[in-house]
Amino acid sequence: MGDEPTMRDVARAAQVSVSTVSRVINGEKYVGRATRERVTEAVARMGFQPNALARNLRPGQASSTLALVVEDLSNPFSAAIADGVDEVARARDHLVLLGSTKRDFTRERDVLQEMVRRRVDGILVVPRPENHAHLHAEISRWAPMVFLDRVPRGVKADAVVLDNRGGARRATADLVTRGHSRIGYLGGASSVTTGAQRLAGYRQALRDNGLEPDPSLVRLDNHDVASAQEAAASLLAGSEPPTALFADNNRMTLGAATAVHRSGRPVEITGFDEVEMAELLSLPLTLVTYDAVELGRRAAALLLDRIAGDPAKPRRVTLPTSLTHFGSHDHA
Amino acid sequence: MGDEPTMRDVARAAQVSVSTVSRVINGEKYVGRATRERVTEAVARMGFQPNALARNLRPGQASSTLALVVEDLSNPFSAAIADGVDEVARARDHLVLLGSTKRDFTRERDVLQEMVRRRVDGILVVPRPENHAHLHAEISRWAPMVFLDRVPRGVKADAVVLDNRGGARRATADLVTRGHSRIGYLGGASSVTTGAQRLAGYRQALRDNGLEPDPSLVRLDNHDVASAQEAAASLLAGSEPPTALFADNNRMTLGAATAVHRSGRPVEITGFDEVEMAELLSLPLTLVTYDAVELGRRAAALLLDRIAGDPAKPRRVTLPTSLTHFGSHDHA
DNA sequence: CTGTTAGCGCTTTCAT
DNA sequence: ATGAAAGCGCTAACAG
Repeated sequence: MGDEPTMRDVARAAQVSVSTVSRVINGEKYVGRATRERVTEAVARMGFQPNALARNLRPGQASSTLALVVEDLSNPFSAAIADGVDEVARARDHLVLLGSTKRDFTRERDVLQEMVRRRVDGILVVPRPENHAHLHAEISRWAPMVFLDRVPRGVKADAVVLDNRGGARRATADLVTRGHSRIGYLGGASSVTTGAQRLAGYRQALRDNGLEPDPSLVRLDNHDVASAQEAAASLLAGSEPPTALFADNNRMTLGAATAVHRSGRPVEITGFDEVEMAELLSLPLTLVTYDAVELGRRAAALLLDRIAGDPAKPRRVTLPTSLTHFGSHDHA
Repeated sequence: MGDEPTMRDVARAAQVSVSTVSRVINGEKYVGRATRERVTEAVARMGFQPNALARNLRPGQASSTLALVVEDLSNPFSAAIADGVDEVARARDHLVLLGSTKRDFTRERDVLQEMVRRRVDGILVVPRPENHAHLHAEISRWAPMVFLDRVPRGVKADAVVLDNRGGARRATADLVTRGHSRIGYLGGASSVTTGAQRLAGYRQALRDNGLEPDPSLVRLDNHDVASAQEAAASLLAGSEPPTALFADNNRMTLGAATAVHRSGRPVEITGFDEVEMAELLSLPLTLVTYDAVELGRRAAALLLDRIAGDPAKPRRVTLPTSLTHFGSHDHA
């Protein structure tokens, strides 16, 4: 490194002006057959690669880059989103610049700022719950934004979210239908809107079926598998234990499964989120699943439309969930 | 969008020259207290964000961006790598530009080229097996590269890989120790070097223990779970069926588990790669695991050192694997 | 068809 | 301590 050819070098080598090289590179018409060949040859021989940064310097020029800001790639949910985003970005000739927030609001701020400085064409973000409308206004001045999975309160902007409430409602109703009337609820961070929506769906389903939600069956703010397991165990150890458990998310499901497995009791579990190899698990499980890849795809498509100039007013897309049974259930 | 302030605008507003604004932005010394304040105020008021592309135009200036080229983010292995890369990139103030090859060599070429055009500071790539040394030479002229997981044959470059051979050898030996002498082998694409190394380890372990590898027990080129399952089933249906199965990778393990489960026979399975919730599976399983996140971390660290100018000769880092037992094993 | 001429937004001497 | 001016690599009128 240190001797990379520029367009000038190519021009010199091919005995033409830089404009001509530029024309050839960009496949413009009106370039003489012979000249074009001479340039093409020089480009190939010298291994010239045009500097995209210089090109993008010109105002109005797109950088063909989308920013994707997620919590953490170690999370399968984020990874699936990234996969979907990458898929449509690639199909439309864009690359994805990744940024992770590690659940830190300050970092989200910094990452978004860094994205803007690099002049990405648009920004996809799974926002932190505590987000300020102020920040979004600042950022979206520089590039269109689309929110994924969550929408900061009070912010009107494009967003693609899941039908959390509907999914939880349907899953809970399913449990009731199968004869359960005491259904425990294991939830993650109660401050997160998605969790609140799922809890609301659970409650609604109970009421729909004439059951009064029992607060003592609800355990919130379990942040990892271990605490979820503890919470589940304590629920099962109660005097009037639940006969089924609804788990807020992936980690809650895992904790619940372990606790139920150890208890040796036939407690049914229904959980939100995908679980790998669920069909091979030793206990029956019902899952509220959704297509996280599609979440990424739709959001990216929406963003690209905005970038292309779509003037429609902020759009909110809600993706459906579906209910799947794994293992043997007693169809009483 | 359309009215973003430039440094000139800020300069005008603060009644100073652009050079002064530049100095303030970059926190240089020798700027008058009052002047600095005036500029800072203008920057904040106007919401100015410096254009990183313009800054990077100057030769020798780093873009603080690392390219990461993987097969596909839907693959947990790739996602883990990306997570590790992101972690150390962030710690050293870099962002990650993502590119996926979707197992297509042409796409890999294109993506790498696109990365170079954007003048990334360095490139991390999980190369396609059929890679040409030629391409790598071309690319690495523009930016240092580090290979992950696989090393293109005949290319001497930095790489971080797994101890595939050692891991398979140890796992197979473990099976032998537990009394198995007929061990089936389920492999993915035989053209991939990692697979070849694992197969070599399996064979070596057998020989180490005085057993002659039986070719009829080896089934290669199973590209998905379904074909792995079929292959496993056919192995189990043989006249002298194996009492244990060694699975090349994640998908092979899954296929093997399903086949064994259905056969109802007590065939032990040992597989390469992580499997989520393995501890909850209904059958015993032994896994050769490794830290894919660490793979990403190490590779990124190595690359950043190169970028910083580390002149050492190409380095090859091999990460260890470990053997873990899940479920109940008969410790005969 | 092809070359000349201005910049794009910012950094960096070089003066003052 | 601050400004003027040149230039990074490329594109885009505008001439010929």
